[in-house]
Amino acid sequence: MSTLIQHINLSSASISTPPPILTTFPLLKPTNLRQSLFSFTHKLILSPPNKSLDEAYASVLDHCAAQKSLWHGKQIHAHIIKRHNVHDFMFLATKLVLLYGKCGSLLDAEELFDEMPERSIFAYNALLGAYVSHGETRRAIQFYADMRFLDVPVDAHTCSSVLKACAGERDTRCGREIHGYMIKLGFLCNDIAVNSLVSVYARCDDARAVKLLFDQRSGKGDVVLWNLMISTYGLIVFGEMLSAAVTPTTYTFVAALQACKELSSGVQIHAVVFKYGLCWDRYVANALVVMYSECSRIDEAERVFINIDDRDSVSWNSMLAAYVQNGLYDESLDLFREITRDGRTPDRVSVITALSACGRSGKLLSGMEVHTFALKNGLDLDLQVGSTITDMYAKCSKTRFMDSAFRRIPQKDFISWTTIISGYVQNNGHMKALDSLREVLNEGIYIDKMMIESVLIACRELKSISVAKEIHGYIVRRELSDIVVQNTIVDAYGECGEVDYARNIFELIEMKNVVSWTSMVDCYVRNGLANEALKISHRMVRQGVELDSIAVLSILSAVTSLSTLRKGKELHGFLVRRCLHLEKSIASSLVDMYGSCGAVDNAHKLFDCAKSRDLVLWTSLINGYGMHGQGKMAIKLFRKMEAENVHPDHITFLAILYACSHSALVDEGRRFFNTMSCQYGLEPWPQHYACLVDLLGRANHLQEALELVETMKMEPTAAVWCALLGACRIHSNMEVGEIAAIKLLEMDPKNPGNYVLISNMFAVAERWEDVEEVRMRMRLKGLKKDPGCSWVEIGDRLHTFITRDRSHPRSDEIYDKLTQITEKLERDAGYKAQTSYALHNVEVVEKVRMLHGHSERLALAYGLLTTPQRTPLRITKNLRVCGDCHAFTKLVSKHFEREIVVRDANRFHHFKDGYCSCRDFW
DNA sequence: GTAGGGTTAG
Repeated sequence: MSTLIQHINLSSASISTPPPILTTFPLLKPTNLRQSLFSFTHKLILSPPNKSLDEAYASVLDHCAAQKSLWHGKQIHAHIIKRHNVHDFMFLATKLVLLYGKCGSLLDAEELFDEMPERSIFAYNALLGAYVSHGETRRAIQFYADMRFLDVPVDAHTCSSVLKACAGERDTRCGREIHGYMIKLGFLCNDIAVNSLVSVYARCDDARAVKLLFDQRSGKGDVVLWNLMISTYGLIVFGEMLSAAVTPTTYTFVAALQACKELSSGVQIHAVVFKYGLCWDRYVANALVVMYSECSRIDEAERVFINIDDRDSVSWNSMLAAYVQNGLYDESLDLFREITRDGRTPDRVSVITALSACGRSGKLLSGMEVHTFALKNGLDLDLQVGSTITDMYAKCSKTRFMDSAFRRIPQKDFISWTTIISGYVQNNGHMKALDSLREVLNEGIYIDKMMIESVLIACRELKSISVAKEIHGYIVRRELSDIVVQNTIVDAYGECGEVDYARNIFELIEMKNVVSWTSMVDCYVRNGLANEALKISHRMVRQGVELDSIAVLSILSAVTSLSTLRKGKELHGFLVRRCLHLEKSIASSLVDMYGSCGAVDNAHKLFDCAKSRDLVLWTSLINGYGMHGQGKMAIKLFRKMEAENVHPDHITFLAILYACSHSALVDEGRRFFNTMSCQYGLEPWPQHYACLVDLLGRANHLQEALELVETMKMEPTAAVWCALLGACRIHSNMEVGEIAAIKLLEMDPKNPGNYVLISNMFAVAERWEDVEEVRMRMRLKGLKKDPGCSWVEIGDRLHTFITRDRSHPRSDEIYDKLTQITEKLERDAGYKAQTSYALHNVEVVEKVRMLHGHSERLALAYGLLTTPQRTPLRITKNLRVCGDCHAFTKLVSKHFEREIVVRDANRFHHFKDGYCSCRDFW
């Protein structure tokens, strides 16, 4: 032993008390460091010094490098320096550079490299490799550039190292440059260098270049090259590889499993894994867990996971993620706790995954538990952990915790900002979301599609057309558009009332999906263009778009607002075939649709079939009966609902108050209005006041109605004054009417309907000067009266008529028919046009001509012209039906023996045998 | 005589 000590002064003490890293590597493998030092001493004793000593140094340095033992490496380094063996120094120095690189001590490696009097290409490659393996990719690329500048004879090893750096940086420019250089120097016959090149192209998604290099391969090709091909082109290549009799490795299976899209191929790959005896490989097993999880086979994923003997953090985290992806949040949290019991500490990925489970399932307490764990382990300052904590609190609606979690993130990136912005949007903080966007823009932070999406939703909710346009401009300038963003823009413009903008964007979407179509249908429905909505939904069906339940709901609301029973029934049939009609929201929408299409009996049948009746369903049916003037039935249902312990909300009370109003049930209406606050603690909204005012007013309790308005707890809205004004018009009460008119024009001066209502009030009283003044004001403001418009469904088509319409192809026949009808009614029923309803100061003949041209009459005439006798007719009008037309239709129902259902802007009128269900109260 | 390429979790 003394020889050894003399030679290298490596005290036995320093070998017997190695740094802690060695104690964790007990004498398991023959190649461990102690063993090699032991054989080193033997060599020193047995062989003569000089050359063989250098070999021994080299061997020890190899072992130090393999064990990554910087401490021992430095000891050996000190000895080499002592020996001053300049002759062999370059060779050993290269080994030392390599060792320092492996041990992560780049400074030592660089210092030694700089001290070397001469440097071989090995030395250059050693330092280059050190840069690459420590993620110093930019430095590596720069170092390579320096080498080229100094005319260092670069070899294939140099190329593969620097190409690895290029792949990390996704630097195709540099990659292509090296590619050219490799062609020039004939390195393309070196498999390893070629593979490095392929991996650059694969990382940069240049599949064509990958294919080109693969086709230029020699022989059946290197297995690594095949693996790269699998990750680029997927499973087809995997099959080809097996046919080409290339032996797969663990890398092959990981790539194949990653490329696997469906269970059947996954199972086949699993079988091949068994065949090659690689099922015990941890990498393969981990990839299997992920594959089974993605194919929703959580049982198989668990089975693979349980059989992994040497689970690493990736195994645990893959299983954790498998539970979360498959919605098994409790299981994932249990597993998170189990990690600790396994003697491990959950790492940042475990924490992120567990937090996302808590967020998705809204488990605030578990979320706080994981948050605490992150705090204790110093993980909370990690960027991604911080963002996930923020997101978890956002999803649990704890906005204050969300705010403070966000503030704690030291260096926020665009993802953390996206998280907080979408957090605000999820929790109705739309203004705060827009404020945050301003901060992002000021700080010059990168903006991605996800962030844009949240911001667009904020615009939509705030109905801020100016911000929406600004964001849209930004998206176009930055080319941030994708299908999701485009759909959201359509939605935002639709909600802001910009139908033309929405349509333009919609038409520009190249690959429209069901969401794009639904957004456009929604846009039309929201903006009162239900006809357009139906047209576009037909286009959607013709193009073979698969409808989902949300699309169906949108189309249903178009059908509902148009009252086309036929379309409604078609949709209903479609839903039954898809078993979608039982879904709660769809069931209520169907009840609503039948009610609004004049088939309240069908609505009731559906209601009876419903398995469970929630408040929305009850409200839909009550509303249906209300619209049809069956107030008593609506009240009966309301009582039944109360008896079944379903508690009404504001909307239910609106429905029941409207029902009372349409059936002139004054006492009942008053009573419901009181119960609402007294019994159910619901403060009435302005809409409830408007409803009661309408009821009282039309029943000629105008004074009571006015008092109600004056005692309202909030400022009366335009709708309230409008209801009062309508009643004043019916009862020709000019004093109250004028008060209401002034208020109404103050509050809502841009609505043409208000001017028409006021002018009609004066017309009934024949105050033509006032009529003229109101119409003049309207013209000065550039407002136009909405034209009257009615439509009737004949066969599978809607026929639309506006006032004095002549555009219908059978227009002449329609007017002839109308004249015939009128003559018959004048002759047989003594019908005489009530010219007071023609609210213009013109001659009587002209007034009769005007009444003749009302849209509902044209629709009625067309219906009688084109349908067989006794066929019921369903007509819908955008405004309220005119009084003379109402009388006319009653007579038609008797003298032409037709049931006629008219839905106007307010309610339904069922005409039969000369009577109307509204009992002339509307 | 020294070294270099391709895998897993969010």
